[in-house]
Amino acid sequence: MTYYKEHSKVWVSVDVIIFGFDEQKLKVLIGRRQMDPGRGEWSLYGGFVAADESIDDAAQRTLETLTGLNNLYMRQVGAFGSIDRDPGERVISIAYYALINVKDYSEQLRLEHGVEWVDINEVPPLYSDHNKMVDQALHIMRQKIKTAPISFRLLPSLFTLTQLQRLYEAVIGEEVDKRNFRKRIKDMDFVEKTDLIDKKSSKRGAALYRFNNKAYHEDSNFKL
Amino acid sequence: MTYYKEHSKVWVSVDVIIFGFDEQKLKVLIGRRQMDPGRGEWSLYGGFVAADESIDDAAQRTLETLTGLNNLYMRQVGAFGSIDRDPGERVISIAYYALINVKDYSEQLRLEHGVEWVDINEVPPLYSDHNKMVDQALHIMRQKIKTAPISFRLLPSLFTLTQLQRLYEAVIGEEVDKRNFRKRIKDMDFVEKTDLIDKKSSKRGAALYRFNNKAYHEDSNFKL
DNA sequence: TCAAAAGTGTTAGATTTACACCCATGA
DNA sequence: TCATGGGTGTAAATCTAACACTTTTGA
Repeated sequence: MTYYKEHSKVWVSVDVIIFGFDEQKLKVLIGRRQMDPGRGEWSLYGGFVAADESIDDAAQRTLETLTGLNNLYMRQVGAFGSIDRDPGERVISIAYYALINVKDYSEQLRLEHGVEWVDINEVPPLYSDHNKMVDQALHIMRQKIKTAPISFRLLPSLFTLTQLQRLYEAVIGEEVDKRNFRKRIKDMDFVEKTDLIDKKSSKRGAALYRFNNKAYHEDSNFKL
Repeated sequence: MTYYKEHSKVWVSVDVIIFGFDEQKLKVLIGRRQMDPGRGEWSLYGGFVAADESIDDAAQRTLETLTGLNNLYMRQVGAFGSIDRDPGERVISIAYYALINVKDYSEQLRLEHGVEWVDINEVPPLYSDHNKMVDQALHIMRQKIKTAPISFRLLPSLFTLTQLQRLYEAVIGEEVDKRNFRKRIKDMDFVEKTDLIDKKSSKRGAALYRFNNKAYHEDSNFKL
C-alpha cells in the first residue's frame, strides 16, 4: 500500500475525564504525571492507543487500569490535535469522559495510582490541553444530564431525591427549586420509590429511590 | 524520548461532511473513491493529517482543496477508530462537518474533483464507516441549528423567510408552521429585513433578509 | 423541645401550538 | 382572472416558575 506510505504516522493517545459525585460536589479525578515531559504536573489519566485496539477499547482499557471497573458509562468528547499540544512529541489525543459512583472506586487502587478527586470548580492548571478537555467534557455532560438518565451512573443504586437534586445542581452549576424538581422526577415512572429509608442524611429519614433501566427503555421520556 | 517509542504510531486522517442546501433539499457532498482500497465506492472527501499540521488545519486544508474556499463554518464531529475501519491499513479518522452555500462552490472545481451533491435522505452506502460519520454530523447539526445561527452559512447572504424556513425544515426533517416560524425570526433583531425584493420565487415577490453578525454578537438570543 | 432535612400544591405568567384568510403579481 | 407564493393575528392549551408550611425524629 504505497498510498499510505506517502504520509506520516503519529502517536495517538486517549485521555479520560472521570467524573464522580461526593460530599455534594462534582469531582474529577486527576493525578501528578509520573513521566516526562511534564513530570509532576497535574494531569488527566491517559494511555496510548495500541496497534491492535480500537480507540474505544483503548479508552476502556485505560479506565479499567485506573479503576478496576469495566462497566462504566463512557463517551467520547473529541479529538485534540494541535501540533505542539504534547511538549515531547506529536501526539493526537482523543478525550473521553466517564461517570463513576465514587463509592465503587477502591481507595487502594486510587492511592496506588496516586490520583485524587478534585472539585470541578477548583481544577488546577493541568498538563498540556487537559483543562480544555475537562471544560468540553463538562459542557457535554451538562447537556446530557438534562435529556438522558446519566445521573444514576454517579449515584449509588439506592439514592434519595435530595441526593439526586444535589447532583443535578452540582453538574449544571446552579440551584433548582425542590418542589419543581421532585415533580419532574415523579413524572418519570422509571425512577422508582422503594420502601427503604435512608437515615444517614436526616433524623426523619428520606425515601430511597432506584433507577429502573428496563422501565426506562420501555418509555424513555426524560426531561429535566 | 524512549517513553513514546514503546508505543506504535498510526495514520490519522480527516474526513469532511460538507452540507449544502439546494432546491429545498439538504445535500451532502460525496464522490467516488479514486484510490485503493475501496476504489469506485461512494465516499466522503478526506485526507491525511501531516506531521506539521494540527488536525483542524488538516481539515481546513482538505476542505479548501476540494472547494477553493477557506472561510467556511466547520466543526469537529469526533474521532473514528475501529481497528479495521479502513480495509487497507490501520487509520484513525477525525470527522468534521462543514456548511457551504452551494452557489459559492465553483461548478468547475466540483467536476474536477468528481464530487456530487446528494440528498441527505438518499445517501448511498459509503466507504468504510462514512455513513456513521454522516449520521453523527447530521445529528449534531440538528441540535446546533436550533440554538446557533448556522443557517446563514447555508444560504446566500440575502434570503427570503421562506428559504430560511425550508432550510430549517430540511435539516430537522419535519415541517413547521409558517406563522410561528416567522414570529420567532422577527424576535431576532439580527435577522434584518432589507428593502430588496426577490422576484424569482413568486409573482408577488418576497422581502429579502440579511443576517447581521455584529448585531448577533451584541445580543445573541437565538432559539428556534 | 428544637434543629434539620423531608415532603407536599397551587397559581400566575410565559411559552407554545393550532389555525385561515387576504394580498400582490405575472402569466 | 386566476394560480402562486407572501404575508399577517388571535386564542386555547401547555409548560414553567415562584412560592411556604407541616412532618418526623434524634440529639
